[in-house]
Amino acid sequence: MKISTKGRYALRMLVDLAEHQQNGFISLNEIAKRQDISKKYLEQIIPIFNNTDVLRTSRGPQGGYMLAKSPDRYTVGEILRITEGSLAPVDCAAQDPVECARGTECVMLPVWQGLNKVINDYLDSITLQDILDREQDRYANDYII
Amino acid sequence: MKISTKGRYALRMLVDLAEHQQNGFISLNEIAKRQDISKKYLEQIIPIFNNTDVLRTSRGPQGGYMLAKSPDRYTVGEILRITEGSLAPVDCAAQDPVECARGTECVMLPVWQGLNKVINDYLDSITLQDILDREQDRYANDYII
DNA sequence: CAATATTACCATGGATTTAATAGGAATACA
DNA sequence: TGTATTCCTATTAAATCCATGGTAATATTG
Repeated sequence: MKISTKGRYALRMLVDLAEHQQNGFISLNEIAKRQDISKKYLEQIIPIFNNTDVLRTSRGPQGGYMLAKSPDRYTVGEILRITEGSLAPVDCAAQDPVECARGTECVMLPVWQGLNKVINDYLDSITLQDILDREQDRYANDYII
Repeated sequence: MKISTKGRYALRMLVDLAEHQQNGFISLNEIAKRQDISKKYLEQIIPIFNNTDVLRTSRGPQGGYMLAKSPDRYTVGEILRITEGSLAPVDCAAQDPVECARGTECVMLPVWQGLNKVINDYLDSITLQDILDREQDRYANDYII
């Protein structure tokens, strides 16, 4: 019942891009160093976002990545559903359910459907902007103290 | 972000035992057939419950397993935490957190802690008895129609 | 305009975990 | 003593995570 490194690294990468929005294209090298994540592994995570209107890309010197939309238009749930494939805790409770032999008779199915709902509802309630704001709040509090 | 087969099979096994409480010890053969789960794999799942006051065991002919408590005294969350090790979606949000280099500075930590809470709260709100009751309700409705 | 350096992109492989399958030893009842 | 059962220990097959090495595109510089 773990979020994979793919999803966690992808989120940290997108938050990093959001924090440095004003700097234009950001290279993977920069992100990998700042976040202490293998650059080579990040390279494998990025293609997952192809054709999803998440990232903009530029190759060559001064190239890199930037967010395609403003941070308040990404939810954590949306990002994780892309990287993880689905957030459903079991395949039979997914949006596009994989039915098992027991079908709708399964005593556990309602439990899993309920779990799927609380997970997705929670993660869809948080945007990248919320994460930036919370960070900013903490920083402000530290400053006051 | 999946519940492993260990947890899913364990739950179905315990629900099966709850459904047949009145029959005394139930053999793995019976459960495996009824639930269409590999008996050999179930044998490996059971020892996870050693020293947890979940099951009672009897070897030899007429042996098998039975619940150690009444079904309303097991929550789904409790069972899954035993089989899965922890339900925390990331290790840093677990009860006994594995700290990472970023420690409490991590911008994602509050998100994961919140997710951990909604998952555990939901799963702790459901007991084995609830699952039996819901099954009974559905059966009753079918009968009326 | 050509060379070069910088960047994204692509394919493969190894280590570790998960999900089973398999064989047999220990135990207890009849 | 025989047999039904739990218990224990490999072995295998697939997926996941991450590292390595090489290729292609492009902005800058001379």
